[in-house]
Amino acid sequence: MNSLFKALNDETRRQIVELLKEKDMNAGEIAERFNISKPSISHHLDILRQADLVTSEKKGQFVEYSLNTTILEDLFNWILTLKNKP
Amino acid sequence: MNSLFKALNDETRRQIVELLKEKDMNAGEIAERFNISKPSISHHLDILRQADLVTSEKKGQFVEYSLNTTILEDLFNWILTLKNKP
DNA sequence: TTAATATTTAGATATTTATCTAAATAACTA
DNA sequence: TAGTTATTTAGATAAATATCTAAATATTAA
Repeated sequence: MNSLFKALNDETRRQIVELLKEKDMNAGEIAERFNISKPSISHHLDILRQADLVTSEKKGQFVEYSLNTTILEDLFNWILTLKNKP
Repeated sequence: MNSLFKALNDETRRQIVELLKEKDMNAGEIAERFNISKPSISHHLDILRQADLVTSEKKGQFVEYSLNTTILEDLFNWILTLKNKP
């Protein structure tokens, strides 16, 4: 959960997640959407990958990123248990 | 959402939230549960309060903290929309 | 009023993090 | 093969953060 919360604790990364919700994108396409250098975006993608929130696949010259929503199940349940106060 | 993610991006604060899920506690009682100084716990409580995840009420000499789960609704819905990939 | 207890505020410090530029790696194209 | 494009890695830096001790504030009790 630590890496998941860490990944989500950044506005840029949350926006990347929302972009990837719409469709898979390669690193360059993602970087275009932000006023941040490509290396910085690459770093953000790495943190999202560490949290397993995104997966990446090399496609020729490009690296395509996809959202992995299954990992959100844990977070979802964590919140649910909190909402069920005893 | 920023302050909420920030608040949850710390193991100690998440543990405080889980403690308060069980019952309301004052600052001293909360601090007892951790090997961290009282001022540090006070600081964590402040961050949780800024995120509106907890509320505090002075009761005589003590300050009682309660979990506010309504604020989790936003987070809950954010996750839901992500899980509904188009 | 004085002493004790509970909590927060102030100020300092070490660590983490977001960002940058420059360089390295990998893959395509002429 | 040489040049171009896509992406990541390395290294540096400024800002944010978690923690501490010491001091301030507020409340209760003797």
